[in-house]
Amino acid sequence: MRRMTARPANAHQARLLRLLRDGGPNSRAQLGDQVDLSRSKLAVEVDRLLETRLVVADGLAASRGGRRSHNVRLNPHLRFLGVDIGATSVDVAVTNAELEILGHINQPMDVREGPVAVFEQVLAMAAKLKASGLAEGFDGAGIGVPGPVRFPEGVPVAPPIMPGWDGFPVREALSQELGCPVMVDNDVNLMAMGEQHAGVARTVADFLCVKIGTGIGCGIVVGGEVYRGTTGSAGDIGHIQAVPDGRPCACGNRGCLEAHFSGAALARDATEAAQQRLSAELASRLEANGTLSAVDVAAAAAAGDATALDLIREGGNRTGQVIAGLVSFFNPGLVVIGGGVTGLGHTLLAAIRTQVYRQSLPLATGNLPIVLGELGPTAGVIGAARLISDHLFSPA
Amino acid sequence: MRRMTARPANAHQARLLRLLRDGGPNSRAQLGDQVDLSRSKLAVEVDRLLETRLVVADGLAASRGGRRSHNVRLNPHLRFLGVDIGATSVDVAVTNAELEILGHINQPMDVREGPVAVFEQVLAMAAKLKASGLAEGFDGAGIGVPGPVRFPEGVPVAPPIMPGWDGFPVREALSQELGCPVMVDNDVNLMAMGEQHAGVARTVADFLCVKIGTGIGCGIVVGGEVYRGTTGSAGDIGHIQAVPDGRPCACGNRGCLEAHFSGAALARDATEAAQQRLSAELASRLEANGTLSAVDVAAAAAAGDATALDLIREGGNRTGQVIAGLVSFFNPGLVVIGGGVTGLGHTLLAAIRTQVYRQSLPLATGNLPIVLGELGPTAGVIGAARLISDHLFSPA
DNA sequence: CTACTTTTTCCACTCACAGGACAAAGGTGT
DNA sequence: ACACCTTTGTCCTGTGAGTGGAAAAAGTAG
Repeated sequence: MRRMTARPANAHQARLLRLLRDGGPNSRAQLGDQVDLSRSKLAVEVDRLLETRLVVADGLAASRGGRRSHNVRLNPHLRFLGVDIGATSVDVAVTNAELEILGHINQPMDVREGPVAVFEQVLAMAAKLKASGLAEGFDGAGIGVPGPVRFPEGVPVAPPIMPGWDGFPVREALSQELGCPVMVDNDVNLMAMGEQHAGVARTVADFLCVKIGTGIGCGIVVGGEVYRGTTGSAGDIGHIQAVPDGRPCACGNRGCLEAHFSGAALARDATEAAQQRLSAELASRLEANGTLSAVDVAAAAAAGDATALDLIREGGNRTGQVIAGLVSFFNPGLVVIGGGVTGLGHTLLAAIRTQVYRQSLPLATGNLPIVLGELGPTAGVIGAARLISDHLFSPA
Repeated sequence: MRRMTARPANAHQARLLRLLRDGGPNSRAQLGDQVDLSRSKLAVEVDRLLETRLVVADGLAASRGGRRSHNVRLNPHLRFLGVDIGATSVDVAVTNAELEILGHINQPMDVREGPVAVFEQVLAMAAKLKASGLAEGFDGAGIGVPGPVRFPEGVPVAPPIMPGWDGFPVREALSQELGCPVMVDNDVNLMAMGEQHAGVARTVADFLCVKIGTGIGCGIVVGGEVYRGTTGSAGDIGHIQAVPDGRPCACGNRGCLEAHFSGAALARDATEAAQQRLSAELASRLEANGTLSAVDVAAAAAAGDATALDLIREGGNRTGQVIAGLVSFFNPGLVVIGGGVTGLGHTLLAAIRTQVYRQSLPLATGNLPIVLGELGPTAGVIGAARLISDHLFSPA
């Protein structure tokens, strides 16, 4: 099949496409209930969308008491590629136009090998998904990278953990390779968009999405839109000082949140504890694998290991302190915790909640849910698909 | 004169009114250069505005080489009332529709006397301005209060320093008394709007405005619009923990920024230092007045008093630490420092800058100006006038 | 005074859209 | 099976917003 290249011709069409994306197949009448257009106007626009083949007929709709209506839906052959590049692994997924995941691959990887090597791997993964019959090509792709991005151009800027990526034209290069439109954003922002689209944040306009993985970042959503800041580095909370004169951090300062709690810090602390024989559980795991990661700490904690639990609680407290400050400042309607360390589960969440509810003022915390992300590792790729679909489903 | 009650009939008219507000008298042709409307359409809308008397003719425009054009301007009889209620004083000002201050009164006051007493005083001040011939009535009023506000209703909610104001229908009551539309907001947000309209933030879309007065708050502007948070308490940074296990704060926690640095904290620390004879300068001032305030500390510092300078520097460091975190999180294009303690001037600013530039990442601080507000005590009332004019100059 | 600019007014034309009339297609009750 | 109601889809005309060209009006420059 030749790929779709059509785009909505006006704001009405864009609106309809998004409704079909978020609400699945719909009859013209149902669409009419949502858009405040006259029936005639609506019919014209739907017909034009059918002509472009972005939208296709989809059988009869359920009866609402009178003449039955014919459903329309987004073309089921449309395919989006969602790519979530982490520090140590990549997720690549294929979705349909309704952003349902049709196939998903995760592979270990090292961003530090540079953009060329990484994208070679990503393209191979995409090819594998194609080969398995899920897609014949892609109509758009969203890419998440673990660092700040100059959003309009789709170019990473001065990413601390990705030497070699600074200024690399990710958007242009991938658009060339894939032969489709591409949008690039920070991985944390994509996670926020994912949870907003299909996760816990569906109904909230203003929220924070804290991702604790190898590093720590925070997606900021204002009025339903991701806020990226003046230079695209908004949400970079990993280097906020959490402990005065604390641990030295790679950034040159001391006491950064990331230096005290993150996937990397947790692995280091756990290894230390194991070597000092503070925890039999961790020590035996260290011997077995040669190294420890956040997963081991989670397992040890689940087995009731006191040292592991302490590590999690301590980290949660630090994180909670920082989040408490952000809550006072930003007054969000929801805080989502996600990323690799969500495996630490309720222990972590409880520690964070305790700090936030204790330190922030009642008016800000009164009705503030603090919850774990619902989508786990798929949040990023769903967010990526959402990013490109928002772009494509907007007036040209 | 009867007050204007007309409102713009559509978005074009609203746009034109704001252009005339921000740019002063303009010819039709100049307006046409700014709005992307056909000449005919523009002429129609301007004529309708002239009919409503919101806009009036204003002589010939400067020649641009051909036929000279007739200027139009906002009706010079329009009057807005700007009220900025602080913890210990009120500012009341009258502006024209271009938000130029025509008269301004400041009086000491105590918010804790409750809304009825305070508004009695405010109305008396407004009457005084009227009596001096500056206004025959008001076409709108903006009110700033030192606490969180449920913005759509114009009602303070759970304001810590304003017992007795919780739930008081400020907007409705004043609208009744003044006989004109009223909008209510947090005083810090108004300061931000003031600096945005006529001060240092004229060209910046995303910025923070930190007000250090009796308490500490922060106005947040996102994409040119004030962000108020889910419950209207966004920017409430006074109770972010600045010092672990620090001074006890009125809010029940310890180490809040406000407990360590604010007008109140500074006065207390200065008094302590004077009593302990650490500073001759402060001691003599304490003897002379019986009490010390931020103004005394500023004067002592200006005279070279080491203790006063230390107090300022220490406070600036604490504030700078908190701001550094906010800068990492929010990635603003500008940070404005304002409020009562701006009298502390460059010593304070230097301390804040040092902390922010040291603690935040280069990408966020690279091109980040941190400056004192330009408008001083008029920022609040200008912001108040701006608030109500934004409301009135929007489609009905 | 002439040539050129700029501004303003006038007018015909396009276009988006609303909303009513009507037809089509289904349910519901007798 | 039939009449009647409801919902849905289509057609068509009216309306108001807005565009853009032509020409008049009112200047400036030489």
